[in-house]
Order: sequence, then structure tokens, then C-alpha cells
Amino acid sequence: MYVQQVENFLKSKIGEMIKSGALPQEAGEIPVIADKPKEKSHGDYSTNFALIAAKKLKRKPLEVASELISGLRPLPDYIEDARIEGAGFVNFNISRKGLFDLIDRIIDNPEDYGRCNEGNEEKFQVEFVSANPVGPLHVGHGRWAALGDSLASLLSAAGYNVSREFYLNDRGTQMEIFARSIDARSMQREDPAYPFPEDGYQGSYIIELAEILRKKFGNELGRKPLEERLSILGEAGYEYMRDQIKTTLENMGVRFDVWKSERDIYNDGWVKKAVESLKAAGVTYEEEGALWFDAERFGDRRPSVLIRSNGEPTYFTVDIAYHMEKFSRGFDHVLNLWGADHGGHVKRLHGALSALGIDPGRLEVLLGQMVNLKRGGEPVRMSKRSGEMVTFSELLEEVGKDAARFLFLTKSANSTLDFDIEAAVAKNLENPVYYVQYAHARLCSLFSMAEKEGIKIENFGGISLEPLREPGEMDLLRHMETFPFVVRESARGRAPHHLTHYLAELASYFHSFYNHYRILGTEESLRDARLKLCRALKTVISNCSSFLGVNMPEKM
RNA sequence: GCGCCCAUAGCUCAGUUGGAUAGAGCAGCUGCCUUCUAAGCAGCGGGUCAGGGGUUCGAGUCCCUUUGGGCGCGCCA
Repeated sequence: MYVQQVENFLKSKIGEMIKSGALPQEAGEIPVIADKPKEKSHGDYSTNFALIAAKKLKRKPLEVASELISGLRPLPDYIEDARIEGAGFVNFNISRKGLFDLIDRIIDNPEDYGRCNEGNEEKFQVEFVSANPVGPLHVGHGRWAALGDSLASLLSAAGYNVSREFYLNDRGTQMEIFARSIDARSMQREDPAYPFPEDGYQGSYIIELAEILRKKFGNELGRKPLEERLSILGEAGYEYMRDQIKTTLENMGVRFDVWKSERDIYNDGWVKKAVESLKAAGVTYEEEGALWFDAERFGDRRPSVLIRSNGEPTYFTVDIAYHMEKFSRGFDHVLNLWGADHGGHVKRLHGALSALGIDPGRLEVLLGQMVNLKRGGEPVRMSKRSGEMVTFSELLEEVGKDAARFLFLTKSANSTLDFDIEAAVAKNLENPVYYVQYAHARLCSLFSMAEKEGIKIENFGGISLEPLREPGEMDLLRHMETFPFVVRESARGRAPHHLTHYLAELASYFHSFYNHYRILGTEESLRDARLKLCRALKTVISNCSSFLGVNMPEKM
């Protein structure tokens, strides 16, 4: 909570020192950062300003540091002391008063704790999952769902105005293959020799879907001409898959603000507009009857086809059109979460955007690496060819939403993730979810026990925290203080996995505190102070887990 | 062959974007329940940060390179 204050304090004091001549003009170019040292003895916050300044000004770091310290005084009341340590770091501790004020602020405005307005209400779109509606979600989609949703919550907590979007590829080649696959399975019911398309979708879900649709439309459908069958089955199959995807995501606790249809991009003329604009920008050429985008001019390794020789635009072209349309909606910033298998498309899309005069820096693409499913350490075989794989919906059912979300978010997005189903359902410490949830359940039970004993605190504001003197209490408090820092850094780094690690640490400080000190049954002022601390802690756990989309049970 | 990602304790992973003595959990060993949830706590051991070079006050983090693994390199999406 004090990150921003400490940083602003340093900036303004250093500014004054430059104005008064205590520091030379060049010092103004040095970034002023309040860091969180990993080593506890180095204080709650630290700045390396003197080290960087010394280099730039060709002076001794310790001298600059001591001048900095005298320039900083008098210190605000939330800072305990400022001292020089190591090669020239200036370290600070937050004072008791600072920490106690923090608790009061958490209790007064619980839902605000952790939030900041770094985003300045800028319009920010997060597009994620966007799975093709021609089959069930796979486990990787589950990971993007957890990541995207949590990232969106995090960015919203950091002060961005966030919109969650799912893009539906509801036209084009794969929809046709999808329709032909269902039709073939349907026809095979009466004629087992009916040919299945070579590039058709092999999964058994197609057979089930054919069965469902056959019931819906009756056997006479099979006697209609192929074109009509394809149109009916394709459309109904699409709606069925789309709804199933929606349901699975809802079971995961993920809701989208916008489901954008590719058909609309097409019908609203964006594809035409994209092609014409690229042509006008002079970045296209024709060859062998196709229209190409000269992606090499934008650092990509090869050109890309925009319009095939059969007159149809490629997926790439529609994607360009979609992104033109996105920016036309006024988003300042767009973040796409793509699977690593799409990594090769980033450069050319950025290239196309800059050709269209849209700053490619406004489109950020986060590549999520793949998920390896395991069961008891053994890899779960997943064959894409046969289409027989564990779907995300099945996984969700087996391990539950909270464990799935938490575990998907324990690792950084650009590492492949091993997801062990056995460990995920284990009710032991191999499973960090339970460790954290247990802390929350203990807190809840503590308050209900207090109530049973007739201790009911209506007004936490009136309770003094002065009786808190134990190191375990201070450690817990200090860790609660770092939460807004973690939120800010996770939002900046697009790295929600910091939150799961933070929660586990916070739970650890609590379990330790809980084992060391009694709360109920101690002298009244101490008891109430500890209850107040616990109340604030519960808020921090709730806020953090809500950014992860993980529920905290009251009882376990 | 080229591009992106990864390699940290026996295992699964962090490491706050270049900071201070590299951290957790699991697994192993030892203690702690007549009192608020033992799904917990306290303690012990465990490392050439894949190898090599470089940049600088300072590198697990940045650059080059080698090795090993994942993903991608269609007028498919």
C-alpha cells in the first residue's frame, strides 16, 4: 500500500534537491524506484537511486546515498527510518503507525485494498480462449481461460476499463469441414460405407453430435440434397458447440462481455476495408492469381497470402479486419492471449497493423505455452489425430473449478505446464489450493467461535492495535502491506501467477501466527487487536483470490 | 535449416524486469494437539542457477555461443 507513497515521496524530495542544487540536473533523468528487497533485514522498501546516480555523476555511491538521506529528512510518519546499507542502497521500514493505519484503511474500504489507478481508466480489451466452435474446449483452453480472466480482473484492479472478449470463428473453411464431418457421421448411420471426408474431424463427439441432430431433424434430413444438409447440420452443430463452450466457461467462472462473430466482421465490410487499405498502403502485390501481403517489409520471414486465387480471403486477412474493427471501437490497448502454436503469426499481424497506420504497440500478444496432462506422474496420452482426448469440461468435473484455476495460475504463461490430475484432486499439501483455503476457513471459524463466546465487534475502527507487539504479528502485517505492490507488478508484467504465490505465502504467515499465539481467551484489548488484524487479513485473502477467480470456503 | 519459448535443490515451481547471503512446497528425518480446524506449526539436511564466453560497481536475470526439450514455419485455421 505504501509503494506508491514511498515512490512519490522519493521523487518529490529528489526533485527538490535538484532544484536547490543539492543534486545536479542530470540526476533528474534517473528513474526513481521503490523496490521490495527479498531479504527482510533490508527493510520494507529500498531504492538503488544512489548507486545509479553515482555511476552517472561519477561519484562515490556511499556519498551520494548519505546526501540523499539528509535531503529526505524529515521523514513522513509512515516511514520508520532511512538508512544506508550495502554498496549504497537506501532502505526504509514502514513504521508501526504506518502499518496500523493500513489495517484501518483495509477495514474501512475493504474492496479497495489492492487496487490502484495505474490504468487511468484507459479502455483495455482482453481477448482470450476464442476456440473454434467446432469441438469441445481442450485443456490448454482451460489454461487460457484462467489466465485471461485473471489478467482481466487484475488489469481492472489496476485501474483499466477492461472488456473481456471471445472471438467466434463461425465461418470459413473449418466450419465447412465441421458440417461435412457431422453429415458424414449422420449418413453413416444408414450407410456405413458413406465416405468420411479426408480432412474431417475424427473426434467421437462428432458422432454424438450427429446422433443428437438426427433426433432433432429426423431421418428425412438424409434424403435432402447435400447442400441443404450441410447448411442445416453446420448451423445447428455450430450453435450446439458454441453453447457447450459457453457452459464450460461458465462452470469455470468465466464470463465474457462480448462474443464477437467473424460473420459480423465479414458482413460489416471490414474484410473488404482491410484489403483495400492494405492495397492503398502499397504493401501488397499479386502473384499466381493470389494477393499477398509483403510481410518481409515488417520483419517477418515470408510473405502471407491475403486473398487466395479462388477469391476467398485467408484467416489472416479476416484477422487483420477483426483487429481494425477492434481499434475502431476505441480501445486504447488490446491484449490477445494466444496459444504458443500461433506464435508465428504475431509479427505479420503487427506488420499489417502498422501498414494500416495503427501503432502496433497497442496490440499486445501474450503467448501461452501448452499444457501436459498427467495422472500420478504418468503422461495422459492425447492424440489429436484420433481426436480422443481429455476435454477441459471433463477435467473441470474431475478436479473442480477452484483447484483448476489455482493450479493453472501457479506457473508463468511462457512455460509449459505439467498438470497432474492426481495432485490436483489430492486433499493434501501437494495441493497448494487447500493450504490457502484452509487458512481462510480457519479465519471464518475463528470469527464464528468468537461470536459463540459472545464476542461481537461492531466497530473495528474503535479498536487500538497498540497491543500488537509480537514478531509474528508484525510479519503478517508487513506481508499484508505488500499486496498492492504484488497486484501492480502482476498487472504490469501480465503475470497473475504471482498472486497464487503471494497467497500461499500469506497463508503461511497466518498459519504460523495462528499456531504461535492465542487469539480468543487472551486479555481483552489484545484479543480485539488480534481479531481486528484477522478481519483485515480475511479481506486481503478474499481480494487476492477474487482476482484469481478462486473461491474461499467458510468451512472445510 | 530458420523463428518463438523453456532449462534453477531428488520432484513441482518462484525469483518483483540488473541489486545485497539464490527461495518455497513436496519427498526424507526430528519434535508439537485436555485450550480458537494437526488439511496446521517448529527444526534439520539438500545448489557448478544446463555448459562456455562477454557487457559492469554488481548477472539466475542482458548479449553471443553450444547442448537438450516444446511449439511453429500451407493459397489450413
